[in-house]
Amino acid sequence: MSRWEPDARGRLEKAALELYNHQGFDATTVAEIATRAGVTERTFYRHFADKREVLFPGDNPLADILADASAAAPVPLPPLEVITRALTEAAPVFEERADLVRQRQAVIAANPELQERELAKLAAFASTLAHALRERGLESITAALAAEIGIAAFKVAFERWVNDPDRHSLVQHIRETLDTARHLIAPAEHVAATDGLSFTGQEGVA
Amino acid sequence: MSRWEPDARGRLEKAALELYNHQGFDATTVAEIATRAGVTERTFYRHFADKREVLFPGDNPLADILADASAAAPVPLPPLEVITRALTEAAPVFEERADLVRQRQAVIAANPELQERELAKLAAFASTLAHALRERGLESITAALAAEIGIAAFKVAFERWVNDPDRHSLVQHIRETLDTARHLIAPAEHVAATDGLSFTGQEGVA
DNA sequence: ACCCTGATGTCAGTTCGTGACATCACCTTA
DNA sequence: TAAGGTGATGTCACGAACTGACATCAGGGT
Repeated sequence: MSRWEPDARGRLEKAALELYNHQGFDATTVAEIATRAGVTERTFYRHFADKREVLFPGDNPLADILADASAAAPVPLPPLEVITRALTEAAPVFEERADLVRQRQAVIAANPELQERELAKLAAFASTLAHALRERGLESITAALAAEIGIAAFKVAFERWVNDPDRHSLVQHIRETLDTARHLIAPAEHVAATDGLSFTGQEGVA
Repeated sequence: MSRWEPDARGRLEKAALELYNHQGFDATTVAEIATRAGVTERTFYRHFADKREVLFPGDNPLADILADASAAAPVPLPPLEVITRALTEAAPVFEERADLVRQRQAVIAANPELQERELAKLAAFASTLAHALRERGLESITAALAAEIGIAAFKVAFERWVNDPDRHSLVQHIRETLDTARHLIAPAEHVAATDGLSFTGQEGVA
């Protein structure tokens, strides 16, 4: 027989989510979480770097999925299409655990510190994407920009999906959001050219 | 005669930047900062919410500039052009204090906690921009997306500017980055349509 | 002269997060 | 099967981040 119950990490994640949900992130101490999970506070910190990290699973395969999908996309595909595919392949990770994800988002939405951490995670994904695009031969700055724009679109799509009363799929929201992005940028050339208040002299496309 | 030296806040900002720079953010305690500024630790917390916030000035006029510029832009201008103008008007805030800004970026670059906080500030700007675009009558999701893309572009442009050995202007970097963004997104329609590995059946524009 | 206000100081306390060392079921290996 | 190594956990001590409550006192108004 084991000296301890197995899966301390899983128990900690569950306990934390429950407590954060029930009494709020601030009002929950790490000691409480640990006790509820049947371990000591010190053990919590052996599994998670800090009180926030417990909401952001470490076994998250997202980065790998994004990187692999980007690497696997056909060569002639333009950057934004590569990203579209990467995000589309990553979407199931969320859709398969929709309930859990929405519960977690509710906690995050209620706390600025957690929102900060989430932004950091998204920035890390952008970094991963940028790296993958560079591997495809894309120039460094173009890669970084494409990745940032892709993640920006994902943020909007994800937020729509989480709060969508009609429960449309995340993939659909991603597709629609990226289409919106295309419409946003496309008309810029000729409209800018007719702008009488030009102040840089170069609003048009180079 | 005053009971205390004036501008405790300014002294705290200066002391913090110097110490963070010299010995690192982690190795600096709030007590040290306070002592160097000639006040007590408690006073530090009366001026700044936490140890990180001291690097992100509260009198930052950026949000107002972005909002005002967005509101003032001519009505027929498409969203991304509005954002281009807003960012262009905000640029001098950085350019006028280039040395200070670069010094602060060096500190931030060396510490993940500070990077998190910076991302949060940028997200707040995106929020401000989105609100301003909605005020212009833009549909909510389009506004949010345009704002996120604008801030994404700003992030890339700002990073280029901070590290630019040629010291080109931030405005120029912003313009170039947004042009890159246009090229990135524009060609998507017809290329996607020729993609033989279509897997959603809807990669083209709706 | 009196009182009010606002910025600061003082102090006690909670919680976060970390280093150092102890324990002990389980596994390996001879 | 006995010896020893390993890894996950517990125990303890502590510094540093924040917070609430109350005290102080120059300056400004009445």
